[in-house]
Amino acid sequence: MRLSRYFLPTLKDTPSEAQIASHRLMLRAGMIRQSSSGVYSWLPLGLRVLKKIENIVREEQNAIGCHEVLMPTIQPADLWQKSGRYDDYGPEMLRIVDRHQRDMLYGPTNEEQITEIFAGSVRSYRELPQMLYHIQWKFRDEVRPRFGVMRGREFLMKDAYSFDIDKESARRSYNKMFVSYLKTYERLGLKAIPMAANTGPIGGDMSHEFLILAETGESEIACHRDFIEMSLVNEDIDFEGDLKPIVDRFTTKYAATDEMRNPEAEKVLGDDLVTARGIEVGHIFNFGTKYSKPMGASVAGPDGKDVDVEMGSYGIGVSRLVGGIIESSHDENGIIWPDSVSPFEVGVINLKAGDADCDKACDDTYNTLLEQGKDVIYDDRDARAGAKFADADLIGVPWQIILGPRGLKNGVVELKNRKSGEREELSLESALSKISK
RNA sequence: CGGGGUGUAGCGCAGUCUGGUAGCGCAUUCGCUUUGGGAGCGAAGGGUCGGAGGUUCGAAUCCUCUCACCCCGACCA
Repeated sequence: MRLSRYFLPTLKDTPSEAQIASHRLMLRAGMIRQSSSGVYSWLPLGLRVLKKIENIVREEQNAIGCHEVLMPTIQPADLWQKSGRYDDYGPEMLRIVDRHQRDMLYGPTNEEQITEIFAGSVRSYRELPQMLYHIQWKFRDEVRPRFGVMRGREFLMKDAYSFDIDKESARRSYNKMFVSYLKTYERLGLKAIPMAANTGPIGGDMSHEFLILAETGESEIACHRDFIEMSLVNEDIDFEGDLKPIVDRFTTKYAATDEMRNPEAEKVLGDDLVTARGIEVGHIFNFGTKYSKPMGASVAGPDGKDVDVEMGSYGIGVSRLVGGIIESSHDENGIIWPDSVSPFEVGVINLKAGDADCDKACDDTYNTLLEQGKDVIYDDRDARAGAKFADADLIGVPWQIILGPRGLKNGVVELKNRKSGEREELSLESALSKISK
């Protein structure tokens, strides 16, 4: 991508409404613009990151046999009247009346919709278990939206739903999703800790929240010190096998969000107790027949008798993750992306655009990287060096190849690593091979 | 929903108390000089001062109403 032709409206000054790092940086880096309170437009750079996160989430869902669908944002009110939630949900639900005076709503979640689809299509236990998900925009009319995309009213969520014939099977689906979530967050470069949670308005008997630690997190959490180091990295997981040992490993030690904290358990932990603030980036529920019963989602069991299916739902806040990742990874100059979600892998910075030799060297480098299949941003703008360096750091270009007349005269380029801040002068060939590692 | 705050050029702000030609920095456009970590000089463009009423010879400034946005708290991916 040539920066001179790209749409990247970066800001030198911080807009006054942005108080936390991720919100400030997303505005300054030209990732988003606010439309109204809690509602944002995604500009090219922000959208690139959003899509990268979305794709990782998608791959991990597909990997456990969860099938993607796409349900509408607008739902009919009678669906929700059937489940009894139309009145329960309150003013957080955005209600709409269409031209025929039918009551509609902008979906805050999709349990009713998916249950109806399932109920109309599946008749036998032989077709179970089944898991479906979609990645779709939601709207919840929050009392107080804040922190940019971290608590917007409109947000992108991956929500999955499981259908099983009995509790034991439902538990297996839950475990599958649980472990899949741990893997998903690791791929996103995040340390997410599962914590027992209240089931809230969605209901059910078992629920976990996944939180990442960050100073600006909205809830105060406490957990065993071991969670900080726990990881699934390099573990080859058989999702068709018994996942209970892994789930146990991540659930037996103490970890609780503020409303679930237990002072006695914390006392026992002593020095092993860590308290911090956390951002909720996922929430999974097992809620049995809460929706299947009222909405008639039953199947014939082995004995021919109808059984209400056991259900669960599993959410990941995709747009929130963009903010969450920035909260946990930035410095005073800008964003430091985990490799997996970085909008660009490498940048080429032309220090003297307009200089024939320098332009040629930069163009060649740019083309070579493109041929290698890299996501590359080429700063070919006619701007001063300082402005280019500042923008590259602001938007978090992980590797920056800096070419100027001075270095070219000596046959070297400068290679900068955004994360470590290291800079070194070396030949273009060495720089390219270092990046490819 | 309770409490607090802010709306003035694209962005950041001053001016409001004490009414009298709407300003500063950055950005933008043009010219010259510069060019390796957000350049210098000169010139230019850009505003219904959030909106509606009112007071006044005269309102960004005073009064009334209203809208939007932000922050703290209670609720949530």
